[in-house]
Amino acid sequence: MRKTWEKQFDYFNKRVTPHRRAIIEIFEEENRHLSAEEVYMLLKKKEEKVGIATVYRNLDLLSQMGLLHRVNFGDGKEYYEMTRVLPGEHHHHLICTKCGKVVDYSELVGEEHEFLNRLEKKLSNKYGFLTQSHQIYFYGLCEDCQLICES
Amino acid sequence: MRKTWEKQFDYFNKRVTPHRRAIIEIFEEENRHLSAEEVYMLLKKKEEKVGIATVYRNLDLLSQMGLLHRVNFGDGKEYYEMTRVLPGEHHHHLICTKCGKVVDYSELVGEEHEFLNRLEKKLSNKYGFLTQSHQIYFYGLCEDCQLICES
DNA sequence: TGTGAAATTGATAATTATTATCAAAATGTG
DNA sequence: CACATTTTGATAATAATTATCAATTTCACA
Repeated sequence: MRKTWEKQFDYFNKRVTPHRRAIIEIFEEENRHLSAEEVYMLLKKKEEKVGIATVYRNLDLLSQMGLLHRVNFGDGKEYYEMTRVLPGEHHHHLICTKCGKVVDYSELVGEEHEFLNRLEKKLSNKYGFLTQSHQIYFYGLCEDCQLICES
Repeated sequence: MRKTWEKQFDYFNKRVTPHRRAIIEIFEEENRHLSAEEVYMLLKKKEEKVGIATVYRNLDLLSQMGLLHRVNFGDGKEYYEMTRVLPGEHHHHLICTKCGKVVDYSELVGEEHEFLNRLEKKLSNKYGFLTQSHQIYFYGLCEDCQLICES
């Protein structure tokens, strides 16, 4: 019962350790973006005795291997989330500039892909840049903060 | 000869100081994203005696006032760049995942606006989120790093 | 199935970017 | 031009992340 992601470890000449398994499991279960500290806490809750340095090291490794995406919401921490290969599961982020809340969205996926493919082709032609992934961040006001501003 | 951005200071009840003037000048002259440390160095080069804390405070203030945009390329620092009101001057970033180089681009702007306006409307309907700005980051390999990978 | 070279880990020190503190200096309104 | 308020500088404090290195674990191969 080899997991589908294990071949990535072979490819990168990395070893499959219980900690690495557990970290991937956390992301599969939580299905949301997590900071290093949050991953560390969730591992502890699972009785997985692990050092914080190992968490940082492995989040970095998993990002380099393409299993995780690193995202940043401007609050001083880095966050990580599962890379989804299915186009329907790819998502982006709405960040409230007032309260800092982050909402995931995955709307307009077909249209988005079409648009981004065209854009990527142009970027490749003009800048010789080979695109592997992209992230879109929207900044604005969430529902709650709009109400507060009006009153 | 009041600068166009000075009315923003009135609106936010903030004072126009020589340091703040100088910081805005730096961004106008350099016309690229800069870290706090870089702004600090450039001010020093201009004989503008200023403390690093003041630089951080003012970069934050100018972002809140909408004169600067805060951007993040995943290297542990925050960067800032001029907010351009003309649609033709709006740009995004290509980040090389190998060498960390960042390339600005401002392609396909008309098409992009059309696409993003539609998207923003949908996000407003579904999540009640009011969009103020957006950023698109492309991750991949720059021209140089593609050559290195092949060899 | 056991062995050993190489990779991984844990504890913690070090580093780096950013924020807080607070007295002194500067701003601009009346 | 005086004064209430804001801004600044020097530096201490904080927070996230990375480096170090000896001990432990993994896995290819015998």
